[in-house]
Amino acid sequence: MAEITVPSRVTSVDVARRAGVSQSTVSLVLSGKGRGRISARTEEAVRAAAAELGYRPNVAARTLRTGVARTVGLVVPDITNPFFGPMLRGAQAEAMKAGYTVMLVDIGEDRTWEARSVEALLAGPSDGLLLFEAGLPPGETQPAIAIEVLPGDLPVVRLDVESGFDQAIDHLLGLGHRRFGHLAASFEAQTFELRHARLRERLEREGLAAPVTARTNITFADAARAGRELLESDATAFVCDDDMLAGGIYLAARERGVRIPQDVSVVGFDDLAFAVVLDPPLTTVAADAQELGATAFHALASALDGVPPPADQKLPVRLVVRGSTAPPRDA
Amino acid sequence: MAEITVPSRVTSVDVARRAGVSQSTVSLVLSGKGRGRISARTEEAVRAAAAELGYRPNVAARTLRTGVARTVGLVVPDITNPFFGPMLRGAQAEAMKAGYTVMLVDIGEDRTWEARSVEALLAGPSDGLLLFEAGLPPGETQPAIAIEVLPGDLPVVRLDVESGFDQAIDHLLGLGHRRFGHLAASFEAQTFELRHARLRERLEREGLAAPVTARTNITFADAARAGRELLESDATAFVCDDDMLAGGIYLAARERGVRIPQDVSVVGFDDLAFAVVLDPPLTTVAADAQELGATAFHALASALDGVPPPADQKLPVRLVVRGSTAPPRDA
DNA sequence: TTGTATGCGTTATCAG
DNA sequence: CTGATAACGCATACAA
Repeated sequence: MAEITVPSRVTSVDVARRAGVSQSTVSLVLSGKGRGRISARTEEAVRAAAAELGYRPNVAARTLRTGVARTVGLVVPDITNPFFGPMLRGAQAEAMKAGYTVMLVDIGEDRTWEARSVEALLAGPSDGLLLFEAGLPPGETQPAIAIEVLPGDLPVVRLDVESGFDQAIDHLLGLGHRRFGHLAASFEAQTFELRHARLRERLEREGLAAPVTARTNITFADAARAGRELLESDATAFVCDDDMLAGGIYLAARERGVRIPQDVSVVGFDDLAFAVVLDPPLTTVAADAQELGATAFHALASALDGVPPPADQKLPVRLVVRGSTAPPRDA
Repeated sequence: MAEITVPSRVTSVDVARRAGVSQSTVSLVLSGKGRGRISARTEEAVRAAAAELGYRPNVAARTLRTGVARTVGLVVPDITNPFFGPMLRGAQAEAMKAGYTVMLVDIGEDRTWEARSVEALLAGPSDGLLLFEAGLPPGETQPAIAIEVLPGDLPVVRLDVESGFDQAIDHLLGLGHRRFGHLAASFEAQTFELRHARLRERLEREGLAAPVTARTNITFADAARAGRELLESDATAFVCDDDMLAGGIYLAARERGVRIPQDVSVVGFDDLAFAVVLDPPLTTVAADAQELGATAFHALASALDGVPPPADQKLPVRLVVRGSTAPPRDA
């Protein structure tokens, strides 16, 4: 068994010794709870000693003692999707301000709660969870916020996808499109079901045919495959659950010589960074991932403080019209 | 002070009571260290009790006791860059196999953050650090692996950017290009300096003019600005430090009616997912981010086990020729 | 104003 | 084969 040389850490006892006070005094001073109880001289001595020794409190000990880790877990289905980078940043920025640390867990394609990574989180390093497109495993009782799911047991923070889809459909309808396609995520998630339902209903209300639909994983290659299918239909307008899916249509269209937006229009969702560099630039429903992360963190922090967060927070979303939409050829 | 209802956790004492054994026996069984010392009957009873109670060891207590957190920190400069998603996944996947958890910290643009978030990590929740394009703060003595930097104090894992640039330059030279441009990252990092040096030297050796160079942040908008500059030169071949920068050239080229690859050729770096959906698809130096993350984790794990990892690991990289490169017009 | 004592849940050493 | 028991480093009730 190899012996690791652990950088022998400085403890509060060392600081106490150095400052010539007791360990509890050190704790009092450094936690700020000595306000007015500790003499200025002592306080000064303690701080000096701590600084000289390079003291840093042991998180494990503090957590054990207080039962609070000041860490929240952020669970995402696929960190590979560029949506999550900004989302993490939003959550992390707010968390840091509040003295929290965010632990990102990517459960990958493997959506089962058995995923060991989540087990690890549940084991206790985190005070609460931010769950993207997921709920808490049955029986779990941790404070948690669900992101991008329909209201349920947990407080929810989500994008106003209904409005987003409405805006997209209105735009396309306004342009004169009558035959729609939906490039949907095959991923089982409420937000995607919601989007599909919204589109169907809306089309029905307009007296139009149901959308041709293809489902696919959220990767360019798979989306291109699905896009080829869709392009065989006579639909002229395609709504996509995600910008990456829209990218798939671009790929399929290029292959088949179908021109965007002259021959078909396409609308994405999320406004991922690469949307602008597509040719033509993608018309898409812009979602503020950073804001989503920040809001979710705040909800959790609030719950952790004993203040019940709003049960259902909807973040606005807005259609950004760029170059991938135009009137249909036959209009 | 709001009182939080902590989901009263099941401890090993509860399990012991339930199984009718002592707490230490529970620990022995569950840690697997009772191999052959604990009777099968007792072991069974303990496991049953633990399962029924839904026992999960308290990580803070274990960490405090053992001094080992089984967590490593991964520090990246900008999680918003799609390179890091796969890298995190690679590190996390390997970490999980080894019973570790990865804590991702995005230091973002903000320099002051660097101190703060890294502080949080240094405070102890992690056993070691994976540092992308960064070194350890002076005076720090944690086990750490540096990623994408030149060999120095820390063990290093990096992409073979020299070879990558060579491949790109060879390809362009072979196509007949003689006037080069370099769209470089303004971010101060050794890997970027190395790339620039490599290009200069190589061009010099070929008796060609030094590359026109523009430096920019790694965002499409900024890169487009820099791209406009570059397109005013008479260079016909552009090498970029990152695919996102290449995207900036696409944007600038589209604006000015410059055609890729007929008028100018461009080569990216990384092979980010969106490279294939660009029009034309981007010729780029493919780096395996996932592998990079995995390798870095292994190096750290090795260090943590007391066996010194290789001082300098270079991961191969290979040029993927797609549609953005062609002979120059004047060839 | 400061010090003493205690316990958080584990692991690990040692007796029995 | 199993059970006491002692830390790990910190925060805090209480004593001085």
